[in-house]
Amino acid sequence: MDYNFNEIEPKWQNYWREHHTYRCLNHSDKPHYYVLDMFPYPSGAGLHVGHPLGYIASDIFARYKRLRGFNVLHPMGYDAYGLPAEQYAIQTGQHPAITTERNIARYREQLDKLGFSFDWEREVRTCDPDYYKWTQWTFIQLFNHYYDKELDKARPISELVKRLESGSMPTESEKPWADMSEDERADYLMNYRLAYLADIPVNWCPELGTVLANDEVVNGLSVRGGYPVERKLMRQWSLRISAYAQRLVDGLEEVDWSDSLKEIQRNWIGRSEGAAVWFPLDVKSNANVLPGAQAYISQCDPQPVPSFEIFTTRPDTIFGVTFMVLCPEHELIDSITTPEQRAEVEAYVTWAKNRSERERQAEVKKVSGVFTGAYAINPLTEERIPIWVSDYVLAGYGTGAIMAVPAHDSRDFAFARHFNLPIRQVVSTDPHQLTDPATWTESLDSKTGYSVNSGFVTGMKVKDAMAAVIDKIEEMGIGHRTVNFRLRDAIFSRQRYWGEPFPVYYKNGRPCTIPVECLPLRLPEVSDFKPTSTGEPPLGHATRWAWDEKNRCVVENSKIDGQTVFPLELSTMPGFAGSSGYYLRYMDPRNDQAYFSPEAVNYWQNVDLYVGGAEHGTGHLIYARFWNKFLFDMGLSVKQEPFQKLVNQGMIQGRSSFVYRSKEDNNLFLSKNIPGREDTTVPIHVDINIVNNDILDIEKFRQWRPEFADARFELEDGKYVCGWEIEKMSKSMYNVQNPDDLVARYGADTLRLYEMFLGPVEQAKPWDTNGIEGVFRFLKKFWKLSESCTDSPADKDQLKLMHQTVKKITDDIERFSFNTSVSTFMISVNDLLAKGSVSKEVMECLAILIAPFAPHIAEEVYHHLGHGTSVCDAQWPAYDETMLVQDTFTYPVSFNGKMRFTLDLPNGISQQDAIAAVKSDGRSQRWFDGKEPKRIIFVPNKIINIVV
RNA sequence: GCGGAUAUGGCGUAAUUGGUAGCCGCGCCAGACUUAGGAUCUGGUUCUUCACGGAGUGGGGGUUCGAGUCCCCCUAUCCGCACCA
Repeated sequence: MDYNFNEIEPKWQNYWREHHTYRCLNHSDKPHYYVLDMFPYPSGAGLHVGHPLGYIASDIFARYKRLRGFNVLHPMGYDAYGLPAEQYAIQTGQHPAITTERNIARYREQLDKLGFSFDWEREVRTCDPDYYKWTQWTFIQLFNHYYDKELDKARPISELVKRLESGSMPTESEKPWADMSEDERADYLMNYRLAYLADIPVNWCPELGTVLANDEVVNGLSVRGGYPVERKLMRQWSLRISAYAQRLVDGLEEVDWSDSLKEIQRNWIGRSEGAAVWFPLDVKSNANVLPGAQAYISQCDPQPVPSFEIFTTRPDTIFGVTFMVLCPEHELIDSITTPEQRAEVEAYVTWAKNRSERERQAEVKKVSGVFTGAYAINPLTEERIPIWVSDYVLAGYGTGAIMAVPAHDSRDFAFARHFNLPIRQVVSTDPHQLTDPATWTESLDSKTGYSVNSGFVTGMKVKDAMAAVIDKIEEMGIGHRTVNFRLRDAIFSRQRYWGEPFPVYYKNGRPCTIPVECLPLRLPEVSDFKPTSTGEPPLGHATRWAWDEKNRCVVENSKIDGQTVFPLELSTMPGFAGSSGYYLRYMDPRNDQAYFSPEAVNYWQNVDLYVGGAEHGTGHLIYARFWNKFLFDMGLSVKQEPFQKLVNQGMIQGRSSFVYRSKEDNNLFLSKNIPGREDTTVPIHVDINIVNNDILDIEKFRQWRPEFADARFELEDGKYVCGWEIEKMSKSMYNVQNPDDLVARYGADTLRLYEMFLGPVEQAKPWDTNGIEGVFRFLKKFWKLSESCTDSPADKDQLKLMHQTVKKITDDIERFSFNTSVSTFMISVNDLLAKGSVSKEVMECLAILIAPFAPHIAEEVYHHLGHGTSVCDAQWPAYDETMLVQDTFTYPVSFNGKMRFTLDLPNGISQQDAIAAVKSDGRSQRWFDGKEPKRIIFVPNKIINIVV
């Protein structure tokens, strides 16, 4: 009988469904293992071959772990909130819930065809009220907690209030807690809450009508849609993720992730050590502006002399400071600018503030700035230093003010050159050979070398000078060691419809959270998905969108009276809200009393293996780690890190095919290798589905589009050969490979094996179906082998091969090297086929080994061997080490490192015997020539080398 | 600019981690069986050479009896960050 995958695959998929084969329980005597895929956003385009790559890899591992006797949690769900469904709704009026539902159904159908071992009873959807109830719940917890820096963990905000009330903790502002009004206290606490409302500069995207997080903006354009993004001051919800910056860096030490991804996260968090230093203003020249400056200074640090704070990672270069720079947003500018400079400064500040993010980033190389007319004093040299304003200093980092050392910082160098400011060298790799900085073409930024012209640190190594300067400024009381992070708080509001509503209402303008017992706060129906005419987010269209505090329910917003009925928040949460804790919800997805039960989380702990794309390195993977750490602080999650091991599957690129149309004759197409083709034709993208092994199906091409109906061809060897190129997978290039077509043609098992055979899972690679036939052929051979099964016991050769295969496959899976596993299967099956027949016991072993990779055929073969149960319940075969040992080993024998001949020697032979055997071999005489060898190297089971 | 990764036949890749480079598959060549083949099977296939032989893992140097693998310097490609002081 032929290998009929069309019959086998649906049959076993039904079997699994009916028998709940993949149902997973939260209790078992077996050890537990949690394998997770990054859940997909169900887009309208359906799955392409890139999606399943990671799913297949994780499915192989999940199935393998199960066969190894683990209780495996392997769930799947949908990240169902998001912009595309909403954009589609705006264009068509179709409710996002309907399109999302439809897309999910399509995804599910496609996923089912691939034979995954997901426990669908645990499915979650972020847009499901039973799910987003807990997203909202977590938000309320974030709102009600602050970060205690001493204990280094989140604590209830009520604890903070208690400490403030008792006076055991003074407020950080000049006003004591007791003297504050209720509003002042609320504002004060808002500075501590982990979810807080603040006026912050945000990435505003007019086209999408929403703000975006930093990781959702690339080069000043939105990731979704590529629309321009502006900088704008808005009142927004944010998550105080920066409070966790240090722990997010430290946690990377504990996890088993690729070095490159860890590095991406470290760069994004951007920890840098340095010093905060207060530079006093030059009181004499600034006498007229002192009152304003004084007010600013009192906020920073009470200093006897008016001064302002800067941050530097190079305190050792403080002797080389020749000017200071403030960012255009700096609060001090207004009060220190001299009357002569005021007009110029104000013009510059206005210009800088109105510049779009895109312009600013595009013109990074252009130097701009303006002198304030004010001076600061270098606290170590007591020199008078001019204070400038420039947009190369960023408001969001450090204190928005820097000490400029043009000799040793390339940006300061460019600024100094542009405005003709002095440059003073204070670091040199060779202190005895100083050159005039005026002749330099670039600054010396390197941290290797010695301090020069630097007072008491002159002659020290840079590293020592850094420490010495910090010690000095700490001693003088004008600064201290400090750490700065690049990581900003995450903006959590989106002015969109299709997202989780905030469980927040506004009482006299002050935000209050709705009681947790009233969750979920359901997303209301709206008449229009666009912003309102007054510029409110789409929720402004909802008629039923006000909170009745007394009756604890949502009511018509016409009833807002400011007494018991209050307006609800109109923004919704961003995409990463729902995806930040879904892995925990899978542990206990139907629990309506809690996010997840303590029993469930204590059993599963955290995700053992997480598979997904590296593009989430600075988004989801940071937010989820933050979310988990917060829940850890609350005593809910039990591990600091959510994802123990992480594998990033490589991107699958498209492989576009081309036909070559003659420039003269629009109906004439030349095959790729026809001489002169390059100059006389233009390449045209052609649908990859009508090309096989780069050979064009001419008939299908003529039918493909009306304009090609009369196409004529110039062939080579009777075939039309297409050209190809690696491009992004995209509809417009006709290179999107849809897995359903391949499943229909070759079956899911072939597709699964082939996607793995393509190369290492982690590696990016072009999709190319040219080799799929080979894998299909292999499965047909595997099928044929199973039919040649006999009852006679396996001979020694077969047993040896079996044990070798078990060992190799086991090792390959453990190292996540699935491409080599497929090769191993091919070799074993070829060997066994060559022997003519195979014993039942060996065949059964092979069926179990291949079950993670090709589950359908494995089930069928296992069933044919007389088993009444699923191969999923089988036991992974063990291998016998003694069976792997060969009787003899073929040693390469080399003389002076040059391979000369091979010698079969018994295994476990001693060094003396081996050498004696080599010496007595006739071929050795040629090199020994009667002499004693200088040195003999014998490595058991490896090599014999003789130096003569 | 900073950080990370990668580089092996015509192509995708492999190499027990320092031990005969090129496993497995695609493609190609030859043959068998076929009315036929985009089916199946067998053999061959790094380059060069009629052959003996020689060369060979992006380039150059080094360590070693021995290097695709370790070290140093280049080059190219990909990815991440990018005025982060």
